[in-house]
Amino acid sequence: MTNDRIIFHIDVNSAYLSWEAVYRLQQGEKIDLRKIPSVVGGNPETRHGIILAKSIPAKKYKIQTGETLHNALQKCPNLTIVSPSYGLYMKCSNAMVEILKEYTPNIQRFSVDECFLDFSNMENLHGDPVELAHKIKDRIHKELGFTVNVGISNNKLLAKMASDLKKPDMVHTLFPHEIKEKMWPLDIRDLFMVGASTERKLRAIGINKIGDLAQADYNLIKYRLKSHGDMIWKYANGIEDSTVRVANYMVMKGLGNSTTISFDVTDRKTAHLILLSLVEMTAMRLRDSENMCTVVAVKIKSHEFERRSHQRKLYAATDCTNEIYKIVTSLFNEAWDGETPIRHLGIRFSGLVPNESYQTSLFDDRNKEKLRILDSTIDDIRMKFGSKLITRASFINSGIRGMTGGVAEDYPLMTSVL
DNA sequence: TCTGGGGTCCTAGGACCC
DNA sequence: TCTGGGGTCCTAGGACCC
Repeated sequence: MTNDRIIFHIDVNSAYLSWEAVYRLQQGEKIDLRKIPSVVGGNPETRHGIILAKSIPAKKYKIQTGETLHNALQKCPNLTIVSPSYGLYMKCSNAMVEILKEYTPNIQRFSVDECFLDFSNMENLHGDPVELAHKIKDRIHKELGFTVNVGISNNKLLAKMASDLKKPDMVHTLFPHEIKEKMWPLDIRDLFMVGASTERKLRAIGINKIGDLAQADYNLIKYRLKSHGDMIWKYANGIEDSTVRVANYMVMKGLGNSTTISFDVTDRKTAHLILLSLVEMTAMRLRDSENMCTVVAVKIKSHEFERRSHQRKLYAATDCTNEIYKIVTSLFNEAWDGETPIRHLGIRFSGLVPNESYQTSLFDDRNKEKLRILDSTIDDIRMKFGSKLITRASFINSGIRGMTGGVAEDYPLMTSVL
């Protein structure tokens, strides 16, 4: 049964960069960013100076996603840099999905620029999968102006590995009988879920190619790398059987926001203000998701990139901004020594429970009910008119935004779990 | 004039219970 | 007084993805 599945993985080529390029051409710009060394990147002055996406010509200079702009400029001094515009990317992503929906409702959005499609048992409707893939790919290019890669196989892992083979604007198959020829010669780092740390461990035992891992002793890999070893060994052999999850079958486990501050924070008052602005945003998102949380966590990254986290399980679930803020500040005060300069602050809520199950306990004071009404009233106004309309007095003239963070709406982020 | 932000999952170790 | 062992829950930290 599983061998009969037909899974597509669609991956937008240099997504952010392609989308910027198309948009700018539409605006009458003459230069196509895709054809020159260019990147989408943040602003180094606010300490957000990393590469988010690169053009293929930029790749020729060995510029890599995630590296600093400073670094990239040394490799290529005439590099063109553009700022990200996430709203645009969401629109482009949605437009692509609208086209895909015409072919099948079985779509899993894996990220802004990646989708899995299940075409199992649809040969009568669509004919040959490779021809279908070309049709979809060419239609996206023609109607939306950007190119995609399509990977075809009978599970999600192989389809994803296939779409990654040669770029851009290509269709690849990677069926089980092709693994040996197409996937095993690739570097170990190219395997999904093999990151820097796993790469190090594998190379240390002489495993450098995906084929080396596939043919290594399963028990040895499992012993050394535990459950992760079990998974990647199976991946290297093309073994994977997760389903294409349509819509929101995957329940959200937690949500958070964090920010790298443009200066080092050295006083408690400023830190608390930044935490408040994070709580304002994250608590609103929590309520919007119709959840309450039972665990609150605070993360601190120092000027030297040392990380520290502190979390607390609550006696009762909450979604109240003020209540959460009190917990967050107390966690922060316990975790921070009062001296180490702070570069980055983050908060995270987990242990989510649906808020419909919420019942006022006997110990709850009436104030709490009032605060809930206040929170929801403010949420309504902010959603309608924007977050700047209502700002706490403490932020005025502080130089700190009243709300920090947020998340692109309308699509689930489900990265790293197939 | 370095090094983002949104997620999920796993593991180790300690506390506590029987 | 010479000290087991199974289980659960919690926290901190790390690894991975896009």
